[in-house]
Amino acid sequence: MAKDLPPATIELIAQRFRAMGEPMRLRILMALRGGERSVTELVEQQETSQANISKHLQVLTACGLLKRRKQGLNVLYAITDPGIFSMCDSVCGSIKKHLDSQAKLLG
Amino acid sequence: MAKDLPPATIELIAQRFRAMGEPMRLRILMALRGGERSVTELVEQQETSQANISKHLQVLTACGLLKRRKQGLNVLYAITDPGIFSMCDSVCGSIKKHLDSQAKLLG
DNA sequence: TCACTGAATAGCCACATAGTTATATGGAAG
DNA sequence: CTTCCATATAACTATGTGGCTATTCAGTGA
Repeated sequence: MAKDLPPATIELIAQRFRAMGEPMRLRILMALRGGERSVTELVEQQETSQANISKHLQVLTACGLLKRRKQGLNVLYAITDPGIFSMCDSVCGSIKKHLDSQAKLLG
Repeated sequence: MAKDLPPATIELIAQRFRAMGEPMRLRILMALRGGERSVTELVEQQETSQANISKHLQVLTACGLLKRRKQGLNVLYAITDPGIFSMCDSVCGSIKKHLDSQAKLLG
């Protein structure tokens, strides 16, 4: 990544990270790892209101993380780029290292 | 990444993404790509208040993205894991693809 | 001890947003 | 047309947080 990106680009990148910085949205993304799901399926899975899921899906779709497809009465959502999961893995590994080093400090 | 992570883990991952989901913090991270910097240096570079930089540095340090080192009166901050930049690159590429596909839709 | 400097914190305000309930939209089926 | 179902939106509340100014804290040197 360049050292000096234009503010608008920075904002776009930040927006992407922010979209992934919410537990419910992370759970939705992980649920979609197994393939596309309808809104109703996600609502049942996540045990929250349908309105809430819809809003989160809109955020994820707006920033390009999800794609939408209508099928009859249902709307199916799916991951656009499975590469995000390797990012999650990367974060997981980094967190683990961080926690380990903290544990070491405690003895 | 596993399909079903415990809530506390999800929260940790989300926290990490949230930390990176703020333009000023992204700029700080990019500034530190060239090596450790003092708070004052960062303040001059980012053109914001010292208090503001300090708060952002605390967020980044708390979640393990930065490490702190005192040197005389100064405090030097540095990236703990350069791997975050490949994540940024990954996001950049994904955003580019997203914008390209949107541009296509517009003709 | 006292003054000085760099960094952290406190207190405040403005704004964004996750969640709720209630309502609207929009196809599908009768 | 009317009804019903899946999804989206509206309106609102509560909470979180980025920014500011002012102050405090922690070393350094005279």
